[in-house]
Amino acid sequence: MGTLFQKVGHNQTLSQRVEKRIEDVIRQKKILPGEKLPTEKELCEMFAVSRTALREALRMLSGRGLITIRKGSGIYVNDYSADNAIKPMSLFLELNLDKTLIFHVIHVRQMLEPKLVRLAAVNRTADDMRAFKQNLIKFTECREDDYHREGELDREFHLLIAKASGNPIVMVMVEPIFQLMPKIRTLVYAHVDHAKNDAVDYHRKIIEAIEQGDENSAETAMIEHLNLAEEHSQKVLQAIE
Amino acid sequence: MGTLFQKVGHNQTLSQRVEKRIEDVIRQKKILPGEKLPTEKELCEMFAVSRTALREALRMLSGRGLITIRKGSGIYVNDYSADNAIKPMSLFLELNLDKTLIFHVIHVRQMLEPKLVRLAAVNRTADDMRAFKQNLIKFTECREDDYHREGELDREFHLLIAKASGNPIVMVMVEPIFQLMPKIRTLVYAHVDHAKNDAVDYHRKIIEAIEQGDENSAETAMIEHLNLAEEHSQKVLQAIE
DNA sequence: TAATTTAAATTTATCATACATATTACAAAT
DNA sequence: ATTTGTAATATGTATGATAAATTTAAATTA
Repeated sequence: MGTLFQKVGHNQTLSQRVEKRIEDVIRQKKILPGEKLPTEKELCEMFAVSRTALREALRMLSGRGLITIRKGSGIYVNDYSADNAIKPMSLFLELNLDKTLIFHVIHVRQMLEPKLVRLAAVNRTADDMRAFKQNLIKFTECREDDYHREGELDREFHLLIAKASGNPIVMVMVEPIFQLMPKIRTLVYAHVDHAKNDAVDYHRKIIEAIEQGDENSAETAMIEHLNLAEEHSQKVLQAIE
Repeated sequence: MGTLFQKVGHNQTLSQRVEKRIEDVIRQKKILPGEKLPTEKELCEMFAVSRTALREALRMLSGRGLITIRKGSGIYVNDYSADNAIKPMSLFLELNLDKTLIFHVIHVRQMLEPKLVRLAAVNRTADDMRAFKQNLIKFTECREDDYHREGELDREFHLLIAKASGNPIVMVMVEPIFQLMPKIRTLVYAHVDHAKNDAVDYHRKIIEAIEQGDENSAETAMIEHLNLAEEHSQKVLQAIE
């Protein structure tokens, strides 16, 4: 064909172009979180589009978490929270989760968590310690066959470590990974005996080491904990095949 | 007020409830990527809502990347790509980027990248090596004062390492972090001399070590590279205050 | 005067209808 | 068999109307 005749006109819809314009204003912080956008009527006049097109643009932005629309009140710029970043990442992992991905998940955790417990052992606060202990009690008392709750508590434990490490970025990055744990755990427990008791013991060891500020012991216990998790996953894989 | 009388009815809008219903169908994989949803008309009848409400629900879903709406054709379920997860995470970091966050970014990189180069040194393919070398050439030849392009090439280099490591999850997780690099770099170069030359040297060392499969040298060079980056950030911080 | 209630104005939510435009399917012509 | 024209289908946009939540300000009450 060559490039003699190139495409004419726009391929984006009107509402998409409006979306982009408003998004740019927000990204450039010309309107700050908490502040109001002009009303629908005003925005329609400014962009010279119908309410239909404008509202669809607003819906796209609210679907992505950039704005909140309050009936009778107005359109507000959101404080773009960590949740807006965590949820799509979780969804991505969830929709693509398969046998292969389970191993990649563990490998990522093996990269990060040993470092994280070291940081946690140094930076943990009194609040962190209380949360750890409460989590351990709940985990111990949890019914052996309540896989889902165990997965939740396991997830909480590892998330608490990320939180105690004091690095906010890591927290946001690992949360989607930890959210897979209940699903993975359901798989593992169906094929591995005593998995829970092992986990409880390691959690206790790690918590004690963190409380004493013993980085090395904490790291060692975490490494063993994750190696065991890797072994368990291998058993699942063998059982399935 | 107490909790004697709680709110009655739904606080979600109609379009939000429709969105949720369609989202559930997609999450449960009752309709697979590439497949068509019923037409607007049919969906309106199924949910018993107007086109307005339905379309706003569809817009929210398309804004989040779950569906694509093609004029004259229909509504299609998307393959939920890594991009849908990466973009919100990038936006989150971008909107919250400040002096404190710059250090957290470097600390996360110090946790991950030494491990990643080790993996890259083992798993890298011939294609990876070609990409590394091409990147190094471009980086070397890049004009000293073209901060933005340097930032882009630096970002590409570190992303190539993540890719060469062979772990798809890490790739998705680190990309939002690396996307901050051009912005951070602009800050650093304004306050630190010779920053680029240092970077080029380390990149070369790392590439050579990866090519030779020398995990230890690669790791060492990466650690030094990142420590230097940390120092540079400290200088920026001091200069600003 | 201060607090509360009431009423009016504002703003978003939803619906219904109409027309525009892109795509698809199929018949007709070459 | 390929291309062209035409009708049917599906989404995009506009307009007008009504409903419901919120805000604002006036009116009332203590």
